Amino acid sequence: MLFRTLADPTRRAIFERLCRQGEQTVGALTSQSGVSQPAVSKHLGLLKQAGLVRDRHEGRQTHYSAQLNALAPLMDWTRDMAGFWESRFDDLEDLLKRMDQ
Amino acid sequence: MLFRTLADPTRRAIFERLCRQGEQTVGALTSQSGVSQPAVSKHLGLLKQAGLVRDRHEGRQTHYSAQLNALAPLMDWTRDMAGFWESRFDDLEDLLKRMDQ
DNA sequence: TCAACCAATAGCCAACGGGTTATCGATCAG
DNA sequence: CTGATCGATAACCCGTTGGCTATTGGTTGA
Repeated sequence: MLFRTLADPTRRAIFERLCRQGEQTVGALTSQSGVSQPAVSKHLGLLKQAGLVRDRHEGRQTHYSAQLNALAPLMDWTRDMAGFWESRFDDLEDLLKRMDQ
Repeated sequence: MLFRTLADPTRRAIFERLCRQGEQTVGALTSQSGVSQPAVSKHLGLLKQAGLVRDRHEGRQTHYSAQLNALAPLMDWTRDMAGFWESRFDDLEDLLKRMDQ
């Protein structure tokens, strides 16, 4: 879900903006996104569904903010992949050691 | 590019398999992918284009292996996002300190 | 109360992406 | 040399997706 959600450039830009500049209204995000307000709302909906953002209603405007801990699975996955790679390297070392005997 | 490339489940599974089990031929990858060989070849092409895999030709078969350092930008991006978040937190702390005086 | 405003939803469309089958080029075995 | 095998490419199909405009539901201010 995370990869898919972050794959779209427009949507990722919105998320990055929320990370860099904190809580923003839909209007503020729209004004710098280059796409229409409904498009932004749709992106925010997907980001929310992925747990990447949180929304807070205040009167007639909605404030969105990045939910950083949602990135944890991403870090875990990357670390896992690196880990697999290294353990395979260890296997190779073991193999070479055994061959050396 | 990385997010987009890793967004598709089939393609990501192929990459994960290469990370876990090291170098594999197209045939071996195909047999466990659930899709046709041309589909696998297409995925491998995209993974290669993203720098995530390397190919090595040996006779009539092609061996693919994960190119782990290609994940660095991903880790960087994640770290950056977390960093922005923390520095905003620092800003808030500064603000509170200044307000406290 | 009513007009204006903000954000979400509905409905539509064009483009893209991932899948397939068919085929081709190259390599190996007999 | 010839037939079989491996993987890449071509051509096509269809579902998904990201964009738009129009509209609706709430909320505010006059």
